[in-house]
Amino acid sequence: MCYVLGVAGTQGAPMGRPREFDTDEALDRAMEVFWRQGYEATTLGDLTAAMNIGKPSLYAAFGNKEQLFRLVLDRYSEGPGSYGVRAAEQPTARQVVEAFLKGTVETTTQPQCPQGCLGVQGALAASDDGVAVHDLLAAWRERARGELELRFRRAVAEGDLRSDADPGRLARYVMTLSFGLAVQAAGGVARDELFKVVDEVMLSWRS
Amino acid sequence: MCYVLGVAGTQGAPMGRPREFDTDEALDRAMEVFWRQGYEATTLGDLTAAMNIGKPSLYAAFGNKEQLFRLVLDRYSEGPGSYGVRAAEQPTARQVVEAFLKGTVETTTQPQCPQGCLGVQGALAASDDGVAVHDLLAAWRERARGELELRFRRAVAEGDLRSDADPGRLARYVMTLSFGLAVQAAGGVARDELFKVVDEVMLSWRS
DNA sequence: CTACTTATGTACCGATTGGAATAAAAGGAC
DNA sequence: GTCCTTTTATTCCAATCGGTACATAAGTAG
Repeated sequence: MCYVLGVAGTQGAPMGRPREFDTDEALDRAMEVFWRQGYEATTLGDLTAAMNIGKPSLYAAFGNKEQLFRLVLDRYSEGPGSYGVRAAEQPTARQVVEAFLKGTVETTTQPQCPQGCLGVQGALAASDDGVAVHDLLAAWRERARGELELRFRRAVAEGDLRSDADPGRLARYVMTLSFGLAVQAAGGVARDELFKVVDEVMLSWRS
Repeated sequence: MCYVLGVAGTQGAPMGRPREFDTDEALDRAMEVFWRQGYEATTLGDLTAAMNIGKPSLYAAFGNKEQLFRLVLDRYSEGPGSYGVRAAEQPTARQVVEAFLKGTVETTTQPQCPQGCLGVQGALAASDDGVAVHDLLAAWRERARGELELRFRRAVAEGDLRSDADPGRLARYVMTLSFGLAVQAAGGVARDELFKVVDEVMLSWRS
């Protein structure tokens, strides 16, 4: 129905003039800008300059600024933000937590990417123009917490988390740490400083 | 030297036409807007409308948008953000941590104020226009961490924190939690959910 | 070839941006 | 009363905002 990513027709090349840029690469460029500047502080000029396309091409391929951000967020989830699902694959709750927090530090302090987390700093505060994206990111963060809670429920069932543990509360505790690490990374705190926080957490982890 | 807040002259009323608005009240109005929308997403029109003054009055009294933000941040530190120094007055490190985190939750979920923390969401991401404020807030956050570290050093000296504890690392751990709580508050997470996180922290606190 | 479809660059839209110029207004000093 | 200082509201500024109209270019379908 909606070939927003330039999917070809039923056979061979699509009709009309072919797109002169790669949509995925353009999304990566847009991601870098939104990630570094946030949604509202990013202008269409910033985007078209980074993506190296004109405004009509941007609107034809991605809709508008807000829809572009949604596509960027999806791509972020499957790219830089994918450490969460990988961490959940660890065998025990303790290993999940350590992998998740270390993944947070690594991703939010990657030298070749903006510091911090797109899902946190993309629109933490917003005017009326940005409230839709603000709410989108709040839901994105809560979704991550929910999946971590599910993983902790499994850990209780599997016995590597005490039966009196509260998976929901533990998940919120770990997400609190992850968001806090992202805030400090956005402020330029060094990677090894943040890894020390993870060490402290694991020392006090009661499992 | 700089009577930015309308301080009177050496005796009696200052010369010239008297200011028709209260600067502190105007700063409170500006604080609410910056707090809710962030620095870059806030326009001069938003500010003058909330402060109920004209643009020339704003510039005459506060300089420009960035200087106004600096004054607002100072006022925030002495107002809503003052729970930090109060928490540091608690007798033991454990009580300091609990008071600090509970103060964070209370302040960032105050119903009559914007949700979250001005020092976190004021400019977590920024374009070139906002990088000065971004750096200002990063320094503001690091300063808070430094003061918490000092308090933990005192706790080690006083014996209510183990002598092998790392005050710097502990301070960063607690600040990580505070920032993470602020992020979730900004996203609309309910106050009691965040208090549960504080409970979890205090259960695992090793002192 | 012609017809059709899609993407592109240029130019443009009204609205808004942060900020300044200007003159009138409101007070004290004398 | 006349000066002088400061604040005020109105007006204006060039630049930029997100978004669009339009003509042209580049491809497929027949």
